[in-house]
Amino acid sequence: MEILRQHVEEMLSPALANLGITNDHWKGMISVSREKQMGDLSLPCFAFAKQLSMAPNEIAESLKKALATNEIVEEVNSTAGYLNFKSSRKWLAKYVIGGNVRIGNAELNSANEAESVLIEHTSANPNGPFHVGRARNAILGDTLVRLNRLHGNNVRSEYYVDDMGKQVAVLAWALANLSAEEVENILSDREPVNEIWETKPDHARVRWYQAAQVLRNDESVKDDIEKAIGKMVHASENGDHGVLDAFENAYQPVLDGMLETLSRLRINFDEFTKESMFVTNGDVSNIMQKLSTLAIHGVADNGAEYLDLGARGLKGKTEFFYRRGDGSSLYATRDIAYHIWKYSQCDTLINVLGEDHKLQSKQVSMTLNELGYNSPEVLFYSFIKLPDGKMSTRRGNVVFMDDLLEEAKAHAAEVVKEIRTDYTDEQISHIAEAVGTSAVRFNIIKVSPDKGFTFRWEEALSFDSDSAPFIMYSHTRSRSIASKCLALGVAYDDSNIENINYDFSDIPQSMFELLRVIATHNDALMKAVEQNRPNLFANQLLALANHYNGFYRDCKVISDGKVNQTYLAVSEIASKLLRSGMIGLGIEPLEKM
RNA sequence: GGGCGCGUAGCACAGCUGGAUAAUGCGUCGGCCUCCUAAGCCGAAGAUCGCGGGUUCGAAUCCUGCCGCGCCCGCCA
Repeated sequence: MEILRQHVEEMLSPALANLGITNDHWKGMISVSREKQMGDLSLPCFAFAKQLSMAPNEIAESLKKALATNEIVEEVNSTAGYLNFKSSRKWLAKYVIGGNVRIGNAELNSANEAESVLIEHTSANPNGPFHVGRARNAILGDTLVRLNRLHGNNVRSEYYVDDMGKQVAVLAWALANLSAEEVENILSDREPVNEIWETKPDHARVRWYQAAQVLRNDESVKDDIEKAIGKMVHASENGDHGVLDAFENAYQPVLDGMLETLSRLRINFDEFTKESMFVTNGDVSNIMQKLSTLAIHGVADNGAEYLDLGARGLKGKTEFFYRRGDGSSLYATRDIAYHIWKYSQCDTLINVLGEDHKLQSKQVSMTLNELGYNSPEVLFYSFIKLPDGKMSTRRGNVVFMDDLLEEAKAHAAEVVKEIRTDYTDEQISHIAEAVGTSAVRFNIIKVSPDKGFTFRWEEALSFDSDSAPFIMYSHTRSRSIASKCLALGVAYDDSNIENINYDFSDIPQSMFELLRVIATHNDALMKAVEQNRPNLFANQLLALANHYNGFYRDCKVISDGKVNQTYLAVSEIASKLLRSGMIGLGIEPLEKM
């Protein structure tokens, strides 16, 4: 629709100048019409009233008289102080059918004019399986990766592996010091591991982690354990290779199990970067050295060092510590080193973080600014709660993503079995897997990230309406039509465009409503990518599916064994957009369902 | 106590760089399968946009005060 906007601006510019409006603030006021029957774009004329000493509806009316319609804008009307522009149906159809809407492909990076973007997401501590709350990060992050690719950016996705903190140390200590029997004794009051996951290492090893957390609260042993763990953490922070190797042996199988879960959700990473790298390669000490020369640098009584970010406008607690009294670095310090390294790889950085990291992220960002770097873009999300409270791996109060995916698949299989009695078990399983995983992803993507929500099984497993299966279903309809046309010997390709009859007198309005949604498709994608808000594009895809269904109702592509070329072209373009958009959201497009 | 965010029909959620009758889904009520997949479509009822003030020709949207909820306020990660 940007092209229509440009055209309308060109029409309006001289007419407004004649009235005495010479600046171009009005360009920002042109908006997509809310009253669809009035037009596509509208200019509210209220703001001109004072300057021109005229009533808004008079202004709109006189502008309307001054404007001539043309082959793009077929109608200009004025109502209630609004000047409305209605695009020509023929122009709209030619624009869309003529291939002016970029389809895109989320599976590929487009090389030309590509902005290079590095998206870091998930980066969960490798100490246990994903629960639904932690997975929100991965799903949002991966969707951002896909949407940026669809948009044409050159994207690299990264998982920052926390391979040296206390959490890994706890896991490593437990694996080295506790037997399986001891672990299960300590956890005897908790639910056992779901037997399906007994051999999946993230589920198996998290028991050691949880047992260690119990012992760390046990007065009789806690001091000794704390000492042992502290020693390991300290060694890791000093780059002790023996300890770092032991940590890796402890966490790598867990991480592999976690990644298996993500891969079922079609989430993959281009790179894994380990936190310890920045300690062992000297980056962290170089940065601490540089920070100590800054004007806002300060030293505490015990020798710990900080920046006073209050001097740069930070409110609340303003001291940001980057070095302990013993000279070692902190997590945030390493994160700064990581960011500087990321800037050496890409132009733009995007981080996906939980809302608990807001302050930390602000501090890192301000410190980067002090060192002459840009701030990364950050997508923050709120947590997913359970009806009875917060999810916590440590306390074992969680819904595991693995369990959710199993349930979702089982539920989808029930639905398919009921309505497609002729499908084989293999077909059903394939469809159910696609539907289940897509629905889980979509249910998380569609809500605005800054909104916290409560996880409820019945909602997570709901496939009606506002959901991935709704979109998948529309797409499947379009594939079914295409294959029927093929059976009749008619395939859609660009050459068909020549044969299309642009006399639209008998064509139902619903086709043009679909065309309008298609024409705004790339605008919606661009907005979602620029603002890092995947839910906006989720809405667009829902609207596209919805209008496709309206078109499907009114416009029969095949009638009396004959193919209508215009309808087929529209159906196929919608189909391609649905498909690429679904890939952009991580929804699996199916041929049949 | 301080900082940041959220509060929109019974439920869930969109709209938030100000503009026309606040969009959508679930749920409720009523209709549509001799016709390309009914996981669909059509229609009806349902909203003091948390509350109060302000700015404006115009506020769900901007400012401000209050209320409720979440997160943060380690020389933890």
